[in-house]
Amino acid sequence: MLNYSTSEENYIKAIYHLQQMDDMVTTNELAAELKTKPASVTDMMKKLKAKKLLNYERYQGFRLTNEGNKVALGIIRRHRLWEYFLAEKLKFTWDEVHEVAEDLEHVTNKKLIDKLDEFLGFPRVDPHGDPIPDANGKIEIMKKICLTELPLNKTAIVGSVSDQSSKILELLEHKNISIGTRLEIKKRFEFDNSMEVRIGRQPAFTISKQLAENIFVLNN
Amino acid sequence: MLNYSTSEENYIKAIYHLQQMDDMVTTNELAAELKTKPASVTDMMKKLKAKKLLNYERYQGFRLTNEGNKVALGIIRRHRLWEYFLAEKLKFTWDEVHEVAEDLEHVTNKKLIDKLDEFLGFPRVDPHGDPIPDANGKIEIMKKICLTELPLNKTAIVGSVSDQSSKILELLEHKNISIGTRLEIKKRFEFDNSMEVRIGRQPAFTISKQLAENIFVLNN
DNA sequence: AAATAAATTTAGACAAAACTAAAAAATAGT
DNA sequence: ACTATTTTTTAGTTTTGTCTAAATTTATTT
Repeated sequence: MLNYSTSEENYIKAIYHLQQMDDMVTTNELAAELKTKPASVTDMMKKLKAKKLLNYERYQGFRLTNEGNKVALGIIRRHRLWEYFLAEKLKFTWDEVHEVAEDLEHVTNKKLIDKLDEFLGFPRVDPHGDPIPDANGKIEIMKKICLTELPLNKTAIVGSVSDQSSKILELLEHKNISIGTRLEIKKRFEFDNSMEVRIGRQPAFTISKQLAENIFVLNN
Repeated sequence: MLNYSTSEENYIKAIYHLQQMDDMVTTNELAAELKTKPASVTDMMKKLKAKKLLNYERYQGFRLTNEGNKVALGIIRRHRLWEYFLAEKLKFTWDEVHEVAEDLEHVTNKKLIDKLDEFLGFPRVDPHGDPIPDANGKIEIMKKICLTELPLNKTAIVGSVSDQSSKILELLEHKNISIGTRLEIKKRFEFDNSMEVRIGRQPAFTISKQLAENIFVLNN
């Protein structure tokens, strides 16, 4: 695996993200995303095409090649592992981690990242609930479903919370639920739609219908 | 505190290190240290002079200004904290940490570094026994003395081991002594010059004269 | 389908950081 | 004191990544 400059990596990552929405990425879109000028984008597209990371014919937009996607997943792996580290170990809040990880992600030392992964206990999702690619670049495609739709006895990872008020956060903290928590539903009660939830091997506890409706879990 | 490019930082750090030996640093010395050409050094010296980090008159060599020294200490703080992290948390060996820290040190985010420092428990020395500047850029000037010369009941930090053979390392590991370990001498026996050593509040244990002669501690 | 607008690319310039080759200053040797 | 040598600097290029302004292609509208 070759090495790419910080600038090249930022382009590759931005293209990867834009591809998730539209399948063809345009010059203007990318310029806006990277806060740069369309002319600069065209210059870089030529370079990335020459390095076979990109399929690109002029005026036609572009997509990453398989190789380009692999490189993107490597960058995203580094970014999300650092985000996890910052939140979990250094106690940054979830809204602060992205900016710092933007810099750390460009340190490309495979041993560093694999040892960091191990130190962190091979986390599956970052503090925003986005999945972390593994050492081989495999990423779990997970769809988010509401906790109310999770089948009984099927473990899932908390991916996001729709309401971001301090009231819900206080409750979640009390119940020891945060993004990345792996849990399962042990029982549902039809009377009030409350449910018994279990985290790992700890004793199960109850959460209300209202709370469950605001929790989304990742399903693979 | 302004921000400097990776290249500028590498020059500043190299000048700082060379200044410890000679007090005037020359163009050729610096070019050799950075594996670059003298002409490139001259170019950069002009730039750093313009930024008031350097005292420099042409053909006269150069020294960092007070401001330049402050910047250097910031870089060294980052470098050594990352080295400590890599060795202590990620289980890199002491000879692997330098290279990786060379990259990590250029991520200049004060909050990141201060939180890392806290997470690591405010270590005083890196895995090579070199002191780590604090958040204000203060560095403890410590001189290394042989463990045989450490006064009784005075704690000191292990800074280096003169013999690097696997035999001594095996013994040190068994006694739970490594670089950075804080210890004190509780008693010396004149008969064989062996001594009783204590680490923290653990029970004291004995080390031989031969071992003590190869251990150097930092004294402030 | 021609005219206009929008998006994209080209051409040329610039800044940072490096290099080579040549010139200038300092040091050393006789 | 005058060469010769070493060190340092200058001048001119190169590469990477950016930019502006102009040209070109594609898309839209009437």
